[in-house]
Amino acid sequence: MSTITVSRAFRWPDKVSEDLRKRIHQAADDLGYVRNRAASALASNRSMNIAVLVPSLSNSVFVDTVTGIEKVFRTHGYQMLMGVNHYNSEEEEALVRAYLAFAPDGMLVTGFNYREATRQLLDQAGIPIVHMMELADREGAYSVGFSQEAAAQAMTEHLLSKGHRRIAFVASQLDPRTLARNRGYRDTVIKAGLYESHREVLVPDQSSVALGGALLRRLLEQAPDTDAVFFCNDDLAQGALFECLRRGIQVPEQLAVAGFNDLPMSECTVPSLTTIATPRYEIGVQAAHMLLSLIEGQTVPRNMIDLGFQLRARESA
Amino acid sequence: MSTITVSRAFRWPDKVSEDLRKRIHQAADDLGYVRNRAASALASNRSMNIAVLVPSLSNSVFVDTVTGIEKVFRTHGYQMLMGVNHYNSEEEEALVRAYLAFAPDGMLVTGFNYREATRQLLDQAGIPIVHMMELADREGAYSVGFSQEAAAQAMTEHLLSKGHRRIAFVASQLDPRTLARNRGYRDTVIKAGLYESHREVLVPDQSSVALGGALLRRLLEQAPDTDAVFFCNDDLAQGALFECLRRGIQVPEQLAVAGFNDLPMSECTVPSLTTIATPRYEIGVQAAHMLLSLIEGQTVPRNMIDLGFQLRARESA
DNA sequence: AAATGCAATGATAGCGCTGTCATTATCGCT
DNA sequence: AGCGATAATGACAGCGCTATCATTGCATTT
Repeated sequence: MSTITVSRAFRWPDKVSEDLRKRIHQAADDLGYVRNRAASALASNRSMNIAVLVPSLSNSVFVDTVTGIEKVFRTHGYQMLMGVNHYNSEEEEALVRAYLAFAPDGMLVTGFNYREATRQLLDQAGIPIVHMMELADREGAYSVGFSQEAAAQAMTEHLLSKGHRRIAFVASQLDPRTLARNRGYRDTVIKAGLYESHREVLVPDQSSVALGGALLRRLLEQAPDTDAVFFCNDDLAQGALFECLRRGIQVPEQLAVAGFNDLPMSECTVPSLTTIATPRYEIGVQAAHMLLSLIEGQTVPRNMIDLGFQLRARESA
Repeated sequence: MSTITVSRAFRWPDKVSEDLRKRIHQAADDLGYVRNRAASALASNRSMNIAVLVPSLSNSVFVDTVTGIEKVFRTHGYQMLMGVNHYNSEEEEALVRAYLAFAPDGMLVTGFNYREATRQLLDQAGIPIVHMMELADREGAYSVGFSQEAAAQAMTEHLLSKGHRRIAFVASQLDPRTLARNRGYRDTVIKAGLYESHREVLVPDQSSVALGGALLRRLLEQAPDTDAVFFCNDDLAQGALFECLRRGIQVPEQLAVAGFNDLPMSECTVPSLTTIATPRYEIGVQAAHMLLSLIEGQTVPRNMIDLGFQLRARESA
């Protein structure tokens, strides 16, 4: 029983006779033997690692995406290495560098807004990269996501259709996806001839429920006659709902409130939150599948997959 | 310039003359060279990986813990491999097996309730293990956390001190920490001569805000005269607050509500939520430090670190 | 000038696997 | 019986690093 046979017994069980295979597994169990991935990676030139870069885990949106990714890769024997860049392109570059040392077979990154140097690192690595969340129909760029702008546009149009005319937009974090939502909002109100710059509140701070309340206060100071607010995410919107409760503002009669993402909680708030349901789990699943295909050298039917979004019209608007 | 010198230039920069070091780094940049961790791990017998096992990431408690862990290990050159076991000891064992193949230098696990077979695997691996969240003052077992029972007891006593006499306990998930909280509650109400079994609602379902509302409904059906509810976590409690809003139940006048964990949002709810603040981030940091010491072969002053908890008395109770 | 110590650099082997090619055993067919 | 095809197993080199020990160069001491 040579070492190579043991290796085969683990990697291609049906290439080894049943008798031998059993004995090998028995022995492995008795000895507590575990295959060493480092050695395996070195010899085979396939690390079976894939690196995943997300901006944050506090934001449960990315937790969902990562869950989808994990599910796919786990069943294919790949190990996911997850890095959090805190919405910071410098940290992102450090992560890419760190993960390249694992010789990943592919990489999944959030968005397209990395530095030029990061792009070069990724290029040099010569491994397939799939982008998540945003879309870009560029030659050689793979992406799975949905149009942030179209989603924001749909929500703004929904608010318009409900008769609101003084619609505000409130955002924090200001990452590229947030800014795309801002554009979707702005384009739509401009087209309707209703754009007023003092109804936009944009701050770079990290999103939180508490911040939602604070930003609503600020908005109502600078634009007290606002009749609807579109928040760039559900966390802020939920904070605003609480602030309304506190101040006795009737939602949606006095002020309509809308969010973005459809967090599980948004269905239970009082009033329930009108929002955009985003296919974040499915993005993870599809991006992982696309990456798998690329790793195996297959060509993929489309290099861009738009998974769309859904407007959830609830009580708050 | 031999290969070993290049290796040294990266690992022990001051063992190489400045001139040579600069040339090496320059060349590495030009060529896009990245050290291969697999080879490094194989040769040095130190993977610089540490495995971290948590039950869930949807629960932001563990996201905080992982953030603390990451922060420590990142600055020490270790890579964190994170696995999610979904509160399932079978999955946990699979994860341990999978991560052992990375030859981690140490492991951080949540709680003590793993299977016997898992324990054997960990033993055989011969690497230091630090347990998080719960405490156990056993020989050779390392843990960083706080007493779940004491915390639940403190909350129950708080509710008693506020004059409540018909105090209910509602929990889902039923992992060992939840059950410990249940014991803390039960012991305290028994001691006060106020235990009534129909005021306990325990379900195995995954926690969520929506479930909190549903469980409150169930509780009020089977024990309508309840005057205070202690939920095993803030998610459930928040759902209950919404349910109260919906049904016009005055909190805390008609019904006091308490949670556990002090999620960021709990400060902003209406009314704000009385809860237990848990040192989850700090648990991550301290557990990581303890593991680092053990990996470096140092002895640690205490094999159990109790980081305590804080009662946050707010409006809801 | 010789001896000593230390810093800087190099040569070599081997970590635990797997790619590749070689060998042996087994079976069905003419 | 002889042949070829296929399945099962093995030998061996080498993946990219680092542990270890050896060597060189140079400053300091006697």
